[in-house]
Amino acid sequence: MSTRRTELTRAAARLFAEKGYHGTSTADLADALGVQKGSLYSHIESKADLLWEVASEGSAAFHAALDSVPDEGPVVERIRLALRAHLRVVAEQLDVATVFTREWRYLEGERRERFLDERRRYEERFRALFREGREHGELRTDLDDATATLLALSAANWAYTWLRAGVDTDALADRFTALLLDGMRGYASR
Amino acid sequence: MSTRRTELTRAAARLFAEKGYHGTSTADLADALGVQKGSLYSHIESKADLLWEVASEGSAAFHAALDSVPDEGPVVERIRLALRAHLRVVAEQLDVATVFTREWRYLEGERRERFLDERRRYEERFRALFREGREHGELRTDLDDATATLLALSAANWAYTWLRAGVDTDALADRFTALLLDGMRGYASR
DNA sequence: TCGGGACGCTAACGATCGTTCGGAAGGCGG
DNA sequence: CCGCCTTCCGAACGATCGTTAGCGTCCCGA
Repeated sequence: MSTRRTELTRAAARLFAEKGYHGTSTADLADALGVQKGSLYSHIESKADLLWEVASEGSAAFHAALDSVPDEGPVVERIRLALRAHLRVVAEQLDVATVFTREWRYLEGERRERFLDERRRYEERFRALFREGREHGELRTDLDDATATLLALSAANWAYTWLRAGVDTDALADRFTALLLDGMRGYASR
Repeated sequence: MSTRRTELTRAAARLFAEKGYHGTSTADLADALGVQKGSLYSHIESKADLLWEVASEGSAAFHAALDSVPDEGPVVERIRLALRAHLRVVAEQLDVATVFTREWRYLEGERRERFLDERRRYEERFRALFREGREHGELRTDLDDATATLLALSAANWAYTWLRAGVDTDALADRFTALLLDGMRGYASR
């Protein structure tokens, strides 16, 4: 993809994250490139293309990050790595992560469905970790893994609102993991 | 406040939650009332007024819910009640909660600042619970209460994306609390 | 040296945006 | 019955929306 086209996508990610998809006009996008708004259409067919592209980039980045987590080994460790992977993507590609998490819903038609498939698949990959942990006895056998997944994904999905570049996301993910595993009470109950 | 004016606010909450603030036109709002868009201006001075009103309603609802949590007693119990209170507001006033959590950022000027003050104060009230729990020894003394607060607030703030009316939010909040307190491993570590 | 593709310009399109205005119903208290 | 208040209408405002069109300009490979 040509340089100019890439610049446009980057500007779109930044502006969509900052002002929202509907809050960003083609004039805003053109200004970011120092160009007239009509000139954008040498590169795209519509503004919606840019949203689709950035959202897809987010899907790809999060799935790729999860791919780096091994299929084998202690589940507890893999959960830690999955959280690390997710938070790293959020911090390093904050704009893309924001569009992936918040602005995707302005996708329309078949693209919206395709995006939702990817998003559901991503959450399913998380859920599988917690289920496996319960089934293999690494996590408590009476664990409500649906709730546990929800809690972990909430932390992951909310991160774009407060995470900023430069934070040590590995340490952060490890703190989340420690809390999720052992709780705040710190000793066994019931 | 007159009936008609209240209807308008309710329609605004619903549409802003469904299509976003910038994705909702004054024509959409007028349609919801079965009226011409010019007629809206018998009730409001601008579309931004409606956003401010719904966002403020959210602030009031969440703060009021927290007010029902006692100042005394076991912190662990109060955390449970605080989560219950929050999730109840989300489920019972999903539109308002959505605007409070996602659409507020399109507020402008002094209103934006005032909203942010309320939002920060709300989070601070949560944070105080976890800090107190650590200081009083109800939670482990080496607890990272900033991270613990972040985890709890993530669960609370993300809820609007998946919670639907009719769910037993008390039971849900209790499951979250149990997980936060004792973790998924279910026995003491270190 | 020529041809073509990449890129941007100016100008304009119809549609829709949020908002304003003057006037007209209808109900209700005096 | 009068006069006010609330509510809405119909029409229009200027601004901005996303998009299209035709036409230059530049560079690069043939």
